[in-house]
Amino acid sequence: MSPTGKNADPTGNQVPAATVARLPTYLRALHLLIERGVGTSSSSGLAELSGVSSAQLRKDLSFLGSFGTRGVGYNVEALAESMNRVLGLATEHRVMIVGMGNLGQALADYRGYDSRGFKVVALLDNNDGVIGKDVRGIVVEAMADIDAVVERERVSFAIVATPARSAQDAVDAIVQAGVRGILSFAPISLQVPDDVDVQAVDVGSELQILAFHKQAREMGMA
Amino acid sequence: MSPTGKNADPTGNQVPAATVARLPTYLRALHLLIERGVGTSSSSGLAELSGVSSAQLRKDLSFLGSFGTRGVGYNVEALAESMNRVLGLATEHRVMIVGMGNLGQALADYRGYDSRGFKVVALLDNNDGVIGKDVRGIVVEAMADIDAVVERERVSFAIVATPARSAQDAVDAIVQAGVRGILSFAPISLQVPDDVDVQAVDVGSELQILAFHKQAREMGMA
DNA sequence: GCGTGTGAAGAACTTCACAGCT
DNA sequence: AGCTGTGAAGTTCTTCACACGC
Repeated sequence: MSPTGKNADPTGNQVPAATVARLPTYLRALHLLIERGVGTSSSSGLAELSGVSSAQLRKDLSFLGSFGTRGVGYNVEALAESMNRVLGLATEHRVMIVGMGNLGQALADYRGYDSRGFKVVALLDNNDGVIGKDVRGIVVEAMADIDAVVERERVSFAIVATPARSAQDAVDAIVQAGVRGILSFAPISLQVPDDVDVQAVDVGSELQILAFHKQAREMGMA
Repeated sequence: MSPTGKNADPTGNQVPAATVARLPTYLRALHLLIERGVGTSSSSGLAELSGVSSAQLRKDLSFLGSFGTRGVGYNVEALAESMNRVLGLATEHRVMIVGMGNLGQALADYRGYDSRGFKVVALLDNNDGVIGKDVRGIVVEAMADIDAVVERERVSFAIVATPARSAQDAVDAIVQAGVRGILSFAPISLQVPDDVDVQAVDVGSELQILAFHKQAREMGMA
């Protein structure tokens, strides 16, 4: 999960991968509380909003530091800010989307990047029918120019939204261009060097997991 | 992860959640091998394609039954078929997409459902500007009609692609209509009854995990 | 008194290593 | 001889339960 096998937090300690995966959820819950004007929350309140146990939440936070006040709870804003720092969101991260089909365009249109620390700075495709097109103020460029684009825009992360058959080639080019974090929506297992970090999302796989659970439910009843 | 906390396989045993999450990956690898005309594969060959260790793959398969031949390996087609059965993909599952914004339309356009056992049979939205529109041969219907749609189309699963603010309402309606498996793309934690199964995908959260790893990498080097 | 922070216990998952079948 | 299937060992993750500080 981690490229190095080590997840160092700002104090140099190790953070379990399972904990890292939950941090964004906690941050979402905190933003919700801020919106609602809640100033303080207990671990159980925050945990319920996040869908985990209060013990789990406290243990997770303990890997990052000590943020609460005994007998009181957590200062919502202060915790959100600490968590931002831990997640490395203090500075904006620059994202490139590769593959401008339906999904790529939908991802380019997504409104949620800014509020969560990301900015889409480049769009790439290898299809002449799309290259040059303007999508939400960004002109789609050619895959062939990827090295120049990554350098010019100082891209940190790439989102892969190509068809399955071209995804591995796209990833090879992305890695070659120096990007070390990839979010892939392509329904294949990608091969990357050890120092590159891949998060994969596959709609078909998620549905198949639902199908398994449904079947388990139905058999459990028989 | 599982609604009941128990994952019964066809023989009545328990399958760990972590194993269930990997089964779709194995199935993808098997389809790749079938395409390539490979008839037999060892656990290590299949594992490499799937990005896991051979011991992991053998252990995972052992929860489902005994599919290989010692000294030889696995018959690719037979294993794919067994896995289809285990995952409950023998019959086609009927899917409804709720929320026809950019993402919903991109998901409706996605070509990968059929080959993986799913069929999109209904599209819903609560915006008059979209209701009645034809998307790939399916007319978008009103959220208000959800109960009738679920019954008429015998919907098994719902994909939620609404904005965050309306996602919980959409999920409540989906559950009320009798659907027990939900794949959500909304960036919020959803509250559902215990017997409803939710798989959640959040682009922002995935990017934040990448950001954490990047930060850990950079601090680890200092 | 109250809720956090945390060692310790327990559960789940992964890896090891080899017996057993072909 | 070779590769699967699997108990056992090892690791990671979760839950428990209580000491600690407000």
